[in-house]
Amino acid sequence: MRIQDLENHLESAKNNAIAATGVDQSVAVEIALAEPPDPTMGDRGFPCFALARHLRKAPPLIAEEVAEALRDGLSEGDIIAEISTAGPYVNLTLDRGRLTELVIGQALDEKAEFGAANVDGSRWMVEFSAPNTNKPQHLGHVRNNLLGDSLSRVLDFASNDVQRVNLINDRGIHICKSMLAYELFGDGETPESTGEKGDHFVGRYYVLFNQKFVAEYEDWQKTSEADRHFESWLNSPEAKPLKERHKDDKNALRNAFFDDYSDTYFNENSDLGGQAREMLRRWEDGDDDIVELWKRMNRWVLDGFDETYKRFGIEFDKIYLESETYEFGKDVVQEGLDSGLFHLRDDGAVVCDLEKVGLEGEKVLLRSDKTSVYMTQDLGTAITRFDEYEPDQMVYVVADEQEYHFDVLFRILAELRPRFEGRLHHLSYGLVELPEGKMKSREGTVVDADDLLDEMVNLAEEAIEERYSDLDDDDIERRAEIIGLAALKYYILDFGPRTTVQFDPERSIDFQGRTGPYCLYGYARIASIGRRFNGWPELDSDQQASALNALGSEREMDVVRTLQRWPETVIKACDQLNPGRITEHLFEICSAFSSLYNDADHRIVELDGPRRNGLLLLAQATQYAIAAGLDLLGIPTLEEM
RNA sequence: GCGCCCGUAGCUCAGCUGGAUAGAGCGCCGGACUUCGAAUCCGUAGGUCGCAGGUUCGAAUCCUGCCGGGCGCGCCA
Repeated sequence: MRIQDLENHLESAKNNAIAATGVDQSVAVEIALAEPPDPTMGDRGFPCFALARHLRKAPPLIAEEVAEALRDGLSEGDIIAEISTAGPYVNLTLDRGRLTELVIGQALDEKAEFGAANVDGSRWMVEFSAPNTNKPQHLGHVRNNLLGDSLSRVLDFASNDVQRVNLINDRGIHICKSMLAYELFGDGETPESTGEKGDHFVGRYYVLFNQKFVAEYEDWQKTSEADRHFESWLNSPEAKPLKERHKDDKNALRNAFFDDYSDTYFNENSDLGGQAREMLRRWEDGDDDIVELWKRMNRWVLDGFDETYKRFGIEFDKIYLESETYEFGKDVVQEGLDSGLFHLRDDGAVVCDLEKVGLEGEKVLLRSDKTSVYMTQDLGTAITRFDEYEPDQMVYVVADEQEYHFDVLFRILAELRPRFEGRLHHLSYGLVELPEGKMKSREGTVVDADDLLDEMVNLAEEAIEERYSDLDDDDIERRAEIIGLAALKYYILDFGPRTTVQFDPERSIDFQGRTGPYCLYGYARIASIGRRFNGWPELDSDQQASALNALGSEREMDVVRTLQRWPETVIKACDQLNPGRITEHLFEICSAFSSLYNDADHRIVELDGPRRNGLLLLAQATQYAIAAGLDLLGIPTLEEM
């Protein structure tokens, strides 16, 4: 019997007992078996309120009746040892020895695979990360990367076939900005010559472009040409709302106008903007020099990304480059045009009337000059991916500001390819904010991914040196890297995806309490127990049974029950696409064992015989579960902290 | 204006297919290291679950309205 079989057994025992009172099975299955508030009340329980309507009796009376039917249904030696009622609730208590044998036996059997589902899985594709190649990755990407990576691990653990894909945005006007700045001001320097990491090197030029552009824009605002634009806007109806708000304060209006006009200036008046757009045109025409420069700079960035991904322990099965996929969608748009789902607008743009997909308004799918937009590309890549891989489920890990985009995308895809319906998911997550508010590149408050990890590792290093003074530098460095990474990953993943993360580097990142290092510590301390007793006991099945049957204290059962729930948690994390379920349960496992470990009555050194062996096996099983949980978060284990 | 999300302890967050006394970490206060690793453990205090209605035997959870915050509604991505 496995844990899942036990849960099924309890479920059908409940359903049969309820059915025995004459109520329909469909009512019975609606009543969930939950855990009573206090474990002394039982292992599982359920309320009988819902039966009152059918039986026209008071719930406590029904509970008695159901409990009786439950008792009658038990076979000789059933793992359900006791059935009790508490008012309208029926509670089941399991035989401690048999439960322990079952749960711990399974953990020892499955080792670091403990909790993995072994059903025939489906095919999943998870797209995450999706960085631009004009600047290094920041805290926002970190959350995306960690969510995508952990989710992929969880899905894989639940025996699905998972393809992790990245879609790198390596083309477009923003890429040309850093290219142009490099061409104008780079003076031939390279990441090698300056000793910078490639993505940071290129990012510096992206920032430089924006600085130069802002300076140019500010100069231009002083010209008479700018005045003319401002005056003509001021006299247009568009200015009316702002005029009212600013009470005709001309300075305020001027600032408001030029704040808003920035994009138009870039496209219509700016010298730098013109050069960047010219560069994009030449890139699209395949101009040798531009393509060469683009390749060089992209290589620098991608090499930098590789380093970052590697340090974070993140890998992809397939990397799509937008430069190769951005025109994919054009045929799809033509197909939709032919089928009448889309239509040609007067100005030459191809649009989809969103009322056809249950929304309002319309969406441009191909510009009037027949170039593609974001939506065009996403239509194309989605269909390409299904044709190539035919995933049963496709998840896009993308920030919540794009919810509408994906809503539209999925609806259009469902029209174009009805078989996709219900298979597309947007794992939408909230932004990461600093205590002082949003990260703003203009104000230099963007938290860089590499810097952040460095900082975490440094803090870990200090913590290690404080505690273990006689370690050599290599050891400190090795441990600090893992501990720092664990702190960061656990911290970020412990938020539910939709929550806006408050990231306080000063206070929030802690190595104590519910944290990655706490879980690592739990693992390492068990490893230490293993060393103390020269390895885990090697017992035949009779000896193992008697060792496990020697357990049964409340503290021991706390650990057993926490492990019992672990496989279900994995399924839940899967269903909800939420690694936070894993961080939560992992902490519960570590915490339950830590309590036992610190308890005077559970000191293994002071015990002997089957009870000592039982505790050692419990420790060993717990260690497997912790290892499994940490791995699902992408955190490697340490035998010593 | 319309749409989506959020509002739970001093702080940061879980819980939201309705079910038993609303949880955790941090912080506060008080305890436990000659004894398996104290990055640990034990205990105390701390909540009108934004507000007001409604549905229900039962609401933090579902519905409606309001208040407060975030995001979206581009031939940007």
